[in-house]
Amino acid sequence: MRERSIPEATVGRLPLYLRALVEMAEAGATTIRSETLAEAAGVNSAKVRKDLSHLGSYGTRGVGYDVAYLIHQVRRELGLTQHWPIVIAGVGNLGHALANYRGFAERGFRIAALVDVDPRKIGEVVGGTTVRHLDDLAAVVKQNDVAIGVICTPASAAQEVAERMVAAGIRSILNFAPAVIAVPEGVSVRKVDLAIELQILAYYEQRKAALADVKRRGKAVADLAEVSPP
Amino acid sequence: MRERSIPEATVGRLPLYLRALVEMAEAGATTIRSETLAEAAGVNSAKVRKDLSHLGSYGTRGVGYDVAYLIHQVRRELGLTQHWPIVIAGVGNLGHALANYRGFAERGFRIAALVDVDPRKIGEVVGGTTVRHLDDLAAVVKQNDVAIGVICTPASAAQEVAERMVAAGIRSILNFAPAVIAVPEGVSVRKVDLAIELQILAYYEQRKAALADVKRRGKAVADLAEVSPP
DNA sequence: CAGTGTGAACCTTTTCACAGCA
DNA sequence: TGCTGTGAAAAGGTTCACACTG
Repeated sequence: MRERSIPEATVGRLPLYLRALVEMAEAGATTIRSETLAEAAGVNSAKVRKDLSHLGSYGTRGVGYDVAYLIHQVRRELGLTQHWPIVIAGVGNLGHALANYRGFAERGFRIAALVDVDPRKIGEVVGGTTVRHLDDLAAVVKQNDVAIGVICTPASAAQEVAERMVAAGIRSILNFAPAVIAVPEGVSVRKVDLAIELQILAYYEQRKAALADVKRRGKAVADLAEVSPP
Repeated sequence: MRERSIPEATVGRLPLYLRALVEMAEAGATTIRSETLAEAAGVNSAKVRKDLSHLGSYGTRGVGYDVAYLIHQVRRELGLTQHWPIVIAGVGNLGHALANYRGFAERGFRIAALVDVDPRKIGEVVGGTTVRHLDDLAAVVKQNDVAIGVICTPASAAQEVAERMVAAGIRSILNFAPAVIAVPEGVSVRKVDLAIELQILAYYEQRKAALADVKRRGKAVADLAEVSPP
């Protein structure tokens, strides 16, 4: 293949493959089959092969993929050969957790700054970074060439923070606040909502309970089947 | 419609609609058009109508949807008319953040227990709940009829904790550990990986940078277009 | 001959566009 | 008239199955 613009679904899985590949490499593997990689990433092998074929033909028929080379290719495709300075806005519980999360640094994301508006938090050192005032955002972004912002504020502040980030030159935002934020064309937003994930689980859980109920009573089960999310 | 088993994609958006609807209700709205709800949820109106049609015909042509009634229907469909006791395993930074997150309680999720293996953490009170030993998991699950477990441990412990949860009778797991966990048939798992979200953003950010680069040099741009994630 | 790479079939999701109802 | 509800079309994603190759 080797085309511009990889399918969105594939992009979403590349980091998964990358993590699995790095683990394999650390375990000493030099070569890997699509089947093995699939298992480690929690998908099926056809998907792995199709996904990887979008990056190019990096496998060897009858053998598999060279682990180190594939890691390099996936990193390059994802843009992880460079380092990404990020800014976290909102140093509450979640902001704290993210600031201390070692997984970011391991993957090339450096926390350039933490910002908040609470005067009690400013000056505090969290995860090795001193908390600054939100007003310093523009300066920090310019100085460190920050392209990615993370919003960990309450929902009520999310839109304003997003606007400030965009004004400061940030073009990619990861939003943990339980709110929809509006941004101009050209700015990417991804959101993670912890409560939403639980609600989705609750739906399937409830259906499982209903199914068990029906089974117990010996009613027709056909139309309640397939209750688990794939 | 009103069929058993709503499409997965729709289930994923219902909590989004619910949040928007609750906000609308709090703001005093009694009726809402698909267009308005769509905007508040960050999707388009056709999607809203199709999604809601899976629950039944709860709208009024020419008018819209009754906010209070629709909230009730969405809640019922998601299984949020009942309360869900949950258990959080791993009281590190993220576990702390989740234990203190008010959004859970607001949506009917009650933290029945926090468990960890670190003796220094056991007995500590976090977000109003005392941390207990992982060994107490089965007892806690039985006693509180817990159906949902949340894993906030390091990746290395995730699989073991998942197995213990399943053994204790938990059938739905929300996994924050950066690891793929294997569970038996019938157990649902959803995962949230903070670092993966950033990597996906990095991909699109990198592509935007590449596009800007090409533009600056006046090269053909066509095959690099459509760089933003939808 | 084991395992990749990929057309083709299949399934899911999104979008369109408009009939039909309050 | 204004908006829902929904078939039909289009797009996107997954799975199958096998030709091909190191």
